[in-house]
Amino acid sequence: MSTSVDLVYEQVRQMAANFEFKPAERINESELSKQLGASRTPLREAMNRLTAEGLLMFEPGRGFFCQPLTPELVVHLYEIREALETAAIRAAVERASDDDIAILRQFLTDTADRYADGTPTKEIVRLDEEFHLMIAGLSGNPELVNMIKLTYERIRYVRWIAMRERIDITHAAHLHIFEALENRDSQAAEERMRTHIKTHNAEATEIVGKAYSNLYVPQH
Amino acid sequence: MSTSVDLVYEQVRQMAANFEFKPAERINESELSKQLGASRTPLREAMNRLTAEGLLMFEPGRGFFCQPLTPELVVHLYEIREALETAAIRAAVERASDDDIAILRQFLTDTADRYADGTPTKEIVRLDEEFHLMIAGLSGNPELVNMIKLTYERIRYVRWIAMRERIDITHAAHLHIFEALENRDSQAAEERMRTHIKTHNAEATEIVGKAYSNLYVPQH
DNA sequence: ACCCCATATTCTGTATACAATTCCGCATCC
DNA sequence: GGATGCGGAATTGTATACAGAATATGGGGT
Repeated sequence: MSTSVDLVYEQVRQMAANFEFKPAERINESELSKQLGASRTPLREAMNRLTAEGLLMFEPGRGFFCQPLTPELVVHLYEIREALETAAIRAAVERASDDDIAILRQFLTDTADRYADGTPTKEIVRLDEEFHLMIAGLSGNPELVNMIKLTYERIRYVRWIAMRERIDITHAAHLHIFEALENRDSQAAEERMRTHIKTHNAEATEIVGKAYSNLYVPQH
Repeated sequence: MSTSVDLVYEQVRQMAANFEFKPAERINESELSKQLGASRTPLREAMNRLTAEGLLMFEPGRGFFCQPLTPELVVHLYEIREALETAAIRAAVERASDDDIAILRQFLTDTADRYADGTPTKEIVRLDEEFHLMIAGLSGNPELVNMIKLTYERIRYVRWIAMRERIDITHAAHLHIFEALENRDSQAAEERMRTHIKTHNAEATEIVGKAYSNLYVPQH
């Protein structure tokens, strides 16, 4: 039941996923531990986990740093998403039961309105992730689900930015993907998923690229 | 900086990857830390990292456990390998320079004999991993390379077992894959890689399933 | 024999202390 | 002016102590 490390872990994870640290910022352990109301020992344990998950960096003797999101990293993580999620949906087409598919359809109809009624973007991103993770779950491969989750953590912030301009068409894209799954059309499902992710990749990369060029405008 | 954590980390990683812990065994921190000549603090930091990487399990209040390799887990990890490595070789076909390809060919010719001259299996597995990671590297996606590496860590022991009966045909399979890459034939490269990994998946799973209890006898 | 509960023991979870290292400002030198 | 070296302060790395939870132990009741 003891949980100080888990609490700290969740808090720091949130902070990292929501980019409350400045990119490449060095994280002061004493300060952060005070802020979180724990000592350095559990904090360091949590940060070690997060480093292994790719949310932080670590340099021996210098400490922990925020892992900056560069345009290259975004491209790379979206490529990984594409690989993992196309594999997942292929497996899902093979392995999902009709009941599973019915549940997924229910989820889509239940949440359809949310994409148009001014629900906060943060919540939309959550629904979006949930849909993708439900499909991943139908692959029957929990390790795969876990890897996809970890990848999401690392790009959640940029997805949040990108989603603000995409909310309207996201649900349609999901429905399109779902229908291929429902028809047990493996090739279509994979291809639609790939296209979906590639589209978001392009947008997210553009956004991060813009943010970067804004940061580095030379001053005269 | 001497970094006891990194030393301990590497040692425990080796122990986990080589299955020197019994499956699902609870790991006694004090004992292991004495054995490794460090205190519990760096040991726990290392084990937290390894837990995030999937080599160990953690239960709050109960400590760290060896993550057992079940047949299901092997299937799942090979599916992930398949997804990641087919994506990697597709990217490699697009992005590798002619020089990169020449280096890869050199590697294959340099190491060809090793697969037939009684080189220890452990070394063959290393060469096998190196070939696959070179291709992954040509994808230009270091995050992808890293995920593939982590997946290898988790199945290295079973690959070692499986490889003992496969050494002769492995090099031929690699050459076959390489030639598709050399010809810039994306579809053939992907399909050959997929078949290669699927074959190993089937074998590895069979081995783990058959000899589940015998798998964990200490090796020499 | 078996189960249950109280107690003892072991082990984990966290705080803290201190050593080792890096960082930073400042003076010095070229 | 820029590079270099040298304290001193700040920060990380690791050991250790101790509280509390989990587990093992043992005895008494059924």
